[in-house]
Amino acid sequence: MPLGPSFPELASLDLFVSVVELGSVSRAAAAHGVAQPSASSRIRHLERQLGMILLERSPSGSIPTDAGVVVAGWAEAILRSAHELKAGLQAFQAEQSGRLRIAASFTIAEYLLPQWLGRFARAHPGDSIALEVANSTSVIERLHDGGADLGFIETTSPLTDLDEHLVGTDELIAVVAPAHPWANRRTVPVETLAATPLVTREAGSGTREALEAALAALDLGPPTAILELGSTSAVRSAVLDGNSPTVISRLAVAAELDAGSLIEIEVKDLAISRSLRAVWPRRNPLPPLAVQLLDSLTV
Amino acid sequence: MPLGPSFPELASLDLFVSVVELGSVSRAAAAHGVAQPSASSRIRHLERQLGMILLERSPSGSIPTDAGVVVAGWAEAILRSAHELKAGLQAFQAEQSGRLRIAASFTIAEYLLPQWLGRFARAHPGDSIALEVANSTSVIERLHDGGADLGFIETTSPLTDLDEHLVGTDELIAVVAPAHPWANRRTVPVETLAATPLVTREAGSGTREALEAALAALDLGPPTAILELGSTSAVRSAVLDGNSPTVISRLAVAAELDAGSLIEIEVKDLAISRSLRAVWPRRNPLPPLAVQLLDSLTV
DNA sequence: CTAAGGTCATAGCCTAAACCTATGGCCAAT
DNA sequence: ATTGGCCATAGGTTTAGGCTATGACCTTAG
Repeated sequence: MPLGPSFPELASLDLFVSVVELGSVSRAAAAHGVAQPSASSRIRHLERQLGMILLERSPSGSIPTDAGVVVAGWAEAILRSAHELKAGLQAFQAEQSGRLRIAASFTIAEYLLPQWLGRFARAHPGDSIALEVANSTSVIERLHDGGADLGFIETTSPLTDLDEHLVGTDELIAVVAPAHPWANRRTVPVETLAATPLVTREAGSGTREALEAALAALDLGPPTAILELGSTSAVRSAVLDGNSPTVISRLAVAAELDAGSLIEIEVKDLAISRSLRAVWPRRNPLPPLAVQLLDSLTV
Repeated sequence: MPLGPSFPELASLDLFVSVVELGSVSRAAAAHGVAQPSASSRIRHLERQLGMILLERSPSGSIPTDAGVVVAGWAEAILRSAHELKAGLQAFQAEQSGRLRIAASFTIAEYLLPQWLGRFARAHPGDSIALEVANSTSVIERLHDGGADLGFIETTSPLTDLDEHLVGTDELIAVVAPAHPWANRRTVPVETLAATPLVTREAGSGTREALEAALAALDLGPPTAILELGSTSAVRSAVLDGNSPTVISRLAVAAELDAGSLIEIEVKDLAISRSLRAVWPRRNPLPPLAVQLLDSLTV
């Protein structure tokens, strides 16, 4: 769902939070590299947009009103995520030059790494990290050919020549929209799932292959696809307002399950789970930065 | 720290995520109420800004590239927070007309309610919630005079005529920047804290009074203030790059503690903790929406 | 008691970015 | 082969935001 036309811009919220932190519009303007009247006008515009006074201005500076305190707190949550995206982008673009080169699989890069990188960027402002996203086998390749110092993969197969460290788990689960008939039952037999048309990723994708393999192990054929979509997001939103179930990574729908906009359906006898591991070459010494990153993940 | 001049706009990220979810630029443009060429140009601009191709365009639609999948995942985290802010704002502006009227104290409204409201807004798209922010005694007043259905307060005193439900805890803790001498010790005697100049809120604020009361109970005088600031955010950022400790709500610095940009200092014999409670009038029946909200908090 | 230095607001100008409509090229499905 | 979806380009208009210069105000220092 779109955010709406008159939602404040990120830059305005950022500026406002700076005003609250620094105690004056002028200082915030300087910190953002704009002239004071521009900052003043932006804040005014923000106040009109929200329909509330955010600052109490005085000749000795500006402090937030009650509403301003609350809004600033809410805005900080957005900015935190934005800084995580920024850290992720910088790592993504740095490709080569970083002091710590990470290779990660899709799921981990998409749903877990931003927080880790965001934390890390704050704790180590000087050090740059390079991130490469690939599938699990490519990640292992990059470790062996020296193209990466540290890898993150989801896999069930044993690893040779690599040290590893468990950093989380993921599993494929069945989900439906709250309006779907299954939402009340909360559980279905695996035969029912296999016989029901599903929203799926395109043939050949990792999650679809994992599902088909798990069904084949139970002597069941592959599910029929009522809708075949090219990205996990597309699948998720099709299920959100559609009337078909899907089988999808729990990490990809964690927020929706939490919000109640998707319902998890337990499928009897079907459990597809994967460990998320940090891996690195056993021979090479782990760079100090990598050690610190791993330490911060175990807490 | 400012986000930087060339950070993508929220609207662009929102649009891009919609493209990924809907599978085509045209549909996303329609969903956002703009013309297709505008959307196309916005996406292009976003790609140039990030220096990477996000979409694979085809005459049958657009699907994200590998980089696009990852960036979309990161952007969704920002949008989630943005929707929380939006839900909070709407509740804040609705003042009167809501079907569920909540009165909450500052700390809870600032750090906990946005997530609750965000969840709730998705699960109950039709129902509007009104939020009022005030101190604990005013919240109780609002419940008694019928101006609010449900209250959230932090308090240690027993409550008469109110039913209650524990929803969390908060405590005042001492924190310093990582460069501060205390950061290595991790613990100081309470006498040392009382004798050290602190960054504090202005006299009369809740957290400062709580600290002074706790010190007085140990026969210690009030701490001297090296810097007196008008908002929790200002205190936090002063401590972040300053060299003085402060005593502050744990909720207000949870993110910084997690990121390692602030260090918690254990103060011997000093424990100032408060329960966060949902409260409502015992006589009046709790509105159904309030029951559902409380249910979602206990999970 | 006055002068200096900080605060924020206003005015006027200017540039740059974003929007829209109209059009064209492309591919798939009918 | 035609239709109807997709996306890209072109050109013109508007709006929003920026800057400099200035003024009004209060606090603090001398």
